[in-house]
Amino acid sequence: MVFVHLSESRRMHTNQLLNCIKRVVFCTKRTPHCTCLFERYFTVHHVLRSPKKKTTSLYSSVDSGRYSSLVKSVVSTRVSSQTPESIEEENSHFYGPVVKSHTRTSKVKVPKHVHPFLNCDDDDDDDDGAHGREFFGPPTRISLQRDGKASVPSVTRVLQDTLSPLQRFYLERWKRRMITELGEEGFKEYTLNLFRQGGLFHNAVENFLSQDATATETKPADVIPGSYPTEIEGYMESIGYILEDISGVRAIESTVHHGTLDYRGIVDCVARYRGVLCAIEWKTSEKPKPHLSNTFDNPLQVAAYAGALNGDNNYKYQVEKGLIVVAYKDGSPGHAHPLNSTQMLDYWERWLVRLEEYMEKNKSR
DNA sequence: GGATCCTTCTTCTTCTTC
Repeated sequence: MVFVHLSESRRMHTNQLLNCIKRVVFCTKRTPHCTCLFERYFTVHHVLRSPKKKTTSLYSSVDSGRYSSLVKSVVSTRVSSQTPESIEEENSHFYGPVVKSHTRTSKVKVPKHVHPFLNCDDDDDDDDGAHGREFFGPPTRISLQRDGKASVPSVTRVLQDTLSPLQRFYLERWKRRMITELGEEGFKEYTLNLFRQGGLFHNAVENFLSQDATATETKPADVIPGSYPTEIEGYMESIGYILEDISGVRAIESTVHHGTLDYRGIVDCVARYRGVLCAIEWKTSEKPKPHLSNTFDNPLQVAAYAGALNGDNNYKYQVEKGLIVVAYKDGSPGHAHPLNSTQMLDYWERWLVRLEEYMEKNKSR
């Protein structure tokens, strides 16, 4: 909750005051600091904006040089100031490094010694991750065993069930807006259509890579216009230039199961991207996703699959890197987001937190 | 035959004026 002293706030423009409040609300986890931060913003604003003060201001002792960057960001309406990064930066200016909240850390302990990526050296690009073993033969395709082991959590279920409250909020808001626009039935149809297109796209990529894998290891085939269902032609065109960099396909739509952590999933693809062995996820998207940060939990998904594959006896090689490929329906160039070993480890750790959280929530079931 | 499994997607601050 934010309290604003109205007699003081009257001199502020409404939108600037709101800006300050929004910044404070954004940092919900550090209430005392935020309150203090708000006071600082408030103070700084007054130092700057007090109209030709003739009287001694209560704030005259403020070191305005020290707060100049804050002043700029608060007063300027052109600065995109309300990003988590800028807030972090400004906070650390005042308070030093932020001690991260541990609220998402569950009490159920996943063994931390389980290290999924053995070679975390980024200079090993000449090694394909298979530790010297070259790969021959058709790609692995282990279909999901419907063995009735419903208790084994899947990657998507874990990620879905452990979305943060903020993620849930935005998703719910988006859903409400879509239903308002399309109606309940329209929204259902829209969602089904998205899933159908995603499924068709995956099948098309799968077929493409299967042919490619049997054809040659080194020379990729071309995406041939007109050879796919109309509704996914654009998606295929979109990733055509990325597929040219894919070679040495080792697994396609194959089930992975982590023997120790006991979770499973289906990895889209394991192949070399520009010579580096990666766990690959193909994604369709309506919105452009030019940055890795636009892909939400996709990197966790990739790290979870790679970690599972490395902990699965059915696969005799290790995967230490990842790739997320985003395709667009209008055929505009897709985006390839490679994940190096360091990023993979980082996302693996985040995945473990989510897995722990899931196990904690479901341990009584 | 029916039910279930794993996926397929969806979010990212948000306003007004030039």
